[in-house]
Amino acid sequence: MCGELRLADAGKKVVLMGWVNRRRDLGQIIFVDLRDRSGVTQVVFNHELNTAVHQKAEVLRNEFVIAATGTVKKRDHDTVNTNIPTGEVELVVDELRILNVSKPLPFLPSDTVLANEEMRLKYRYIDLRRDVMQHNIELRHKVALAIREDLSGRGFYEIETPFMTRSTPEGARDYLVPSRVQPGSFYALPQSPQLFKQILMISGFDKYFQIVRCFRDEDLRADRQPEFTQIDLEMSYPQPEQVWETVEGFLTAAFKAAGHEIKTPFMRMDYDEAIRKYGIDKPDLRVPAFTDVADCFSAEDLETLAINKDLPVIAIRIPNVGELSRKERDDIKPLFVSKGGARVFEDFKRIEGKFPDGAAKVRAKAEAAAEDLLVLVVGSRQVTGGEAHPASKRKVTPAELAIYASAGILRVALAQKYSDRHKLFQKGDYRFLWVTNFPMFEYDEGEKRWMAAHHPFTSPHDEDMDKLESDPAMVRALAYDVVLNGTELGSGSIRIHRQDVQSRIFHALGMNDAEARARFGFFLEALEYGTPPHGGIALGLDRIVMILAGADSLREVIPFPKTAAAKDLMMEAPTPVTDAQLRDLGIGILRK
RNA sequence: GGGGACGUAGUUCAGUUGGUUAGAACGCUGCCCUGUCACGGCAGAGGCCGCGGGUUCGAGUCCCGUCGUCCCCGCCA
Repeated sequence: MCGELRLADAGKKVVLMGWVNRRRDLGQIIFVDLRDRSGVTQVVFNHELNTAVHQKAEVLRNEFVIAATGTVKKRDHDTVNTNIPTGEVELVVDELRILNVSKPLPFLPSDTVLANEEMRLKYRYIDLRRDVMQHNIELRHKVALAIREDLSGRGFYEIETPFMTRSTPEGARDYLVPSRVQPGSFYALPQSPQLFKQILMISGFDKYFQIVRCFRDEDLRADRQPEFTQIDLEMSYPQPEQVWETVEGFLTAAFKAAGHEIKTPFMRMDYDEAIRKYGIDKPDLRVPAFTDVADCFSAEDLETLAINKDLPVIAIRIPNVGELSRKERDDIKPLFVSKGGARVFEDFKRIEGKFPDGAAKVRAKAEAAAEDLLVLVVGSRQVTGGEAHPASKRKVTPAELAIYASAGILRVALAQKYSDRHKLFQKGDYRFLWVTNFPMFEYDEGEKRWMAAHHPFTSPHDEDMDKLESDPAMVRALAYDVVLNGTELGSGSIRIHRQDVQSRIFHALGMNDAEARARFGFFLEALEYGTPPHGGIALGLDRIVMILAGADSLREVIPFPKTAAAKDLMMEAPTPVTDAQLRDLGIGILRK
């Protein structure tokens, strides 16, 4: 192939097939860089050596597909190209076949400046010819293969589950597929194979995995596509630790396939601790945790600063930022998102001026060096109705959570803004983390009811089982997330395997027996026929590959992604369909 | 649903306070060139300034709307 020839191949007669990546026509001699997925080789058409072939080569243009037959030649010393692996040789052509021509292209795979994304997506087949995209897709293949091999080696079966399944409104919106045979009825594309994999445990398959497409009809982000790929797995009789070991195992294999060593076991952290130290359930461990410095100030100082003394006073420290200009300090404010009345003191120098004692204690407690940036996030004095909140008895109260969350968002924003100063974001620095012991329920202020924080099939902690009805706020879930550098890679749990417990959960979520049966009757029934304890997890393959590729959008590692409006610009999907198709399905379209 | 950025040759971009014929680079076409490798040189073609309204003597430039792409919030059990 085009990227494989080396000095040792000199003298061999070979055929290279590929695209004309670049052509350099010097008159009596024409050089063509011939490209395929393996790389490029320079091929030479020399008028002096072979007039007929040289003449034929004069018509070659960008992206023509050719077969060049000739002899591999060691390049003269002064003509070696050290920039490419094949640079010590070239192919002297004595037979040229033009396999296909190409119109002038909207952009070239060899272009040094990238076309904008709209262009790239419309002509995705050209974009994918670029070496970066070829590499990303190859990486994706290697990672998926390594995961398959690892899980298969651990005794997991890869089992396919249906794409045409049942809509279960709760959670993300479903993509619906109308049924022709049952007019008015719809299948739903799975948001995940959750119930199928649990049923596979009930069916005795013990260890299941699947690298599977999932579908969610929600708005997109750089790290969210409407169809995405999960590494989904489930096992019978596990402790959470066994699921974690399995994940650590296949991630080790996957990262090794991408050329990275990672250390296991991963760090573990309670949800509460993650919130207190990082203000978020997916902390980026590369940046220092923040510090509660409420005790550094006197009551009078807090009063003067109009800081709520009952709420945390968070010091965010970003190392090595150095002195900030007036404008740079002003630029911090817009990064701050206030929840629950949280306020920001972006100018620590002023606090040092007015409250030198307190500020010195803050510096000491936060272990901040002189060149580190310090920013305080505090509660405002009046707290509104905190005690009335159903979750107010939690270790981290809703009022505190608001301060932590505001500080958490600002910490990440500052870390990103000053990444070239603190240099904590080094390529290949992978900090994995298990976040555990999530609360079972989150309170939905809009609907005034408890919602499953993970999903309704997650098992509560054994010792919290008695609080399901009496005190749902305090029930912890046997749920866990695996986090890498601030990105949630995956989420899993030990599941409920007893029908009575599952019913109690549905009740806690405000669903009566009839509703629960109507939605999940088949599943509740299945639980009654000898269900083994089971649990599992699902990880986003796209996100893993994105991080390994050093990309900042999933679109860079998905061959045919969709735009923010969930469109495919190449195929131009979705489209309206014919009236005949709609009639067949018994569907009418409402016009605005 | 909300906020922000962008939209000018095939492509990536520049275009001053609203003022003559809208520029550059790459790509494309033709000619020249035997050691280039982001080859070089000369000549040339190529524009609904996203679209629709408005303000103005005059709009790529200002205003309103609309469409498209990206980022963020909401949303993503």
